[in-house]
Amino acid sequence: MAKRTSAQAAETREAILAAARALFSADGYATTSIAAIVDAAGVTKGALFHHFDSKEALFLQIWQDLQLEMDVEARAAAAAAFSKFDHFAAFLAGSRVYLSWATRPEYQRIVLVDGPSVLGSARWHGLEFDLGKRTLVPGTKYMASKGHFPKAMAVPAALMLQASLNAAAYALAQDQLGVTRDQFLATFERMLRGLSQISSSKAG
Amino acid sequence: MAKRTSAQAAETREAILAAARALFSADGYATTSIAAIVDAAGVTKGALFHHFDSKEALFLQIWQDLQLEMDVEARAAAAAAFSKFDHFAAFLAGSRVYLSWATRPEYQRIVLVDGPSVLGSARWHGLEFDLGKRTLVPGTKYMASKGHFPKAMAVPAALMLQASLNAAAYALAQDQLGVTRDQFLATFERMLRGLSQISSSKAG
DNA sequence: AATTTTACATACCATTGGTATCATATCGTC
DNA sequence: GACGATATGATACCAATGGTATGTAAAATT
Repeated sequence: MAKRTSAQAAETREAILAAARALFSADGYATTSIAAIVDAAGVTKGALFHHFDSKEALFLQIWQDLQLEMDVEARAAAAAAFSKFDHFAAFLAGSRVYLSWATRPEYQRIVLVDGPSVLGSARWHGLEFDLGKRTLVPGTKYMASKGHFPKAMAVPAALMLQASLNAAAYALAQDQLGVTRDQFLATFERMLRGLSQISSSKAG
Repeated sequence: MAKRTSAQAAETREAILAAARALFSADGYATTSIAAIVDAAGVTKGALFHHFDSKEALFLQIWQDLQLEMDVEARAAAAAAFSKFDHFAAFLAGSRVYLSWATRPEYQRIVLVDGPSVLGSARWHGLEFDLGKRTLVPGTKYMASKGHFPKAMAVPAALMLQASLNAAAYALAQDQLGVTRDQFLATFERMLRGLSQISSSKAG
């Protein structure tokens, strides 16, 4: 039990993160106790509070990890689609990846459901919008610059589209509406194209 | 201190609801203790747990009260607008009222932020969609029946539009984006009309 | 080699939501 | 109008929780 090297400290830290991530995802933040986390990770409370200032700080770290993983994948998909110089295709490709992430129980529970209440609504929306600013807003800004809609709508449109995907993800995860993923995506695309006043071009 | 009539019991109940509502709104569910509630209400824990099964049940009651109050007002606005037999106007009028409610700190914190995490995501979205089913979905179904968009999009469209309004409300409440209410409403209307493939008619 | 810092372990604490119990006033029934 | 049942609510208590205080030994730094 004499693990004291910095490498093994990192290992401890990772064990805590993995255990907490699984428990937060399965049971939610509020009903997951510190004791349950350290038990699952095979460490003690001392170790946890050494690596993280508080339960909330631990949650925030996991939240950011998840966002980063999703962001990397969404960017890659959008970049691949943009290789054909089609901004709509890139936008939709990124959105599709985001929707698939937002449907995963882990991402949904931690990032979307518990996030706002644990981190505070203001902080959560700040972080969410920072994400949108790097992903969706460039797309809407480009469309606006091409005259598809007024520039003043670039930011609100991105925000509302992002929220639409989140809502679709909730509904899909629960599957209590009888609406399929393809139907949501079709509606989303129609909203986007309708917003842009472009009669249906060749959709991806 | 000898209040024991059923009328005064109702008074006690209302005092608890009012105190809890104010505290949940100001501090959030998690950080508001039962002790703080009963102190503010001028009653004891015995009274609170007599009238409500649990802290969560108390929260749920307040949640439903707020939804009901909002629903009444939104319906009235939509009905008034529909007197001119304009479904779009009715839809937009109801949406405007909803947006104004969703911007209030009390509604936003209790219904939108803490709701999903306290009541559980599944329950919350179930209740939210029940609301949408009585308000937004009839509107989108009507539009679909008129051929504005495929019928299969009526439900997903309503869901996504509702989520768009929620997101707009968050952003407006925080005011950290520089987007005005009118800009959000204009974008929302454009999304709705774009979805419906109707080139801008005379908007309200 | 001396000292400081890192990395944990253990014992403890105040607060929390919730329960058990008790007291008393009101209400229906006769 | 007596009386048991019930509604109302006050008090004492409990287990669990997040977090802290403190201790300790290994590693890093000087």
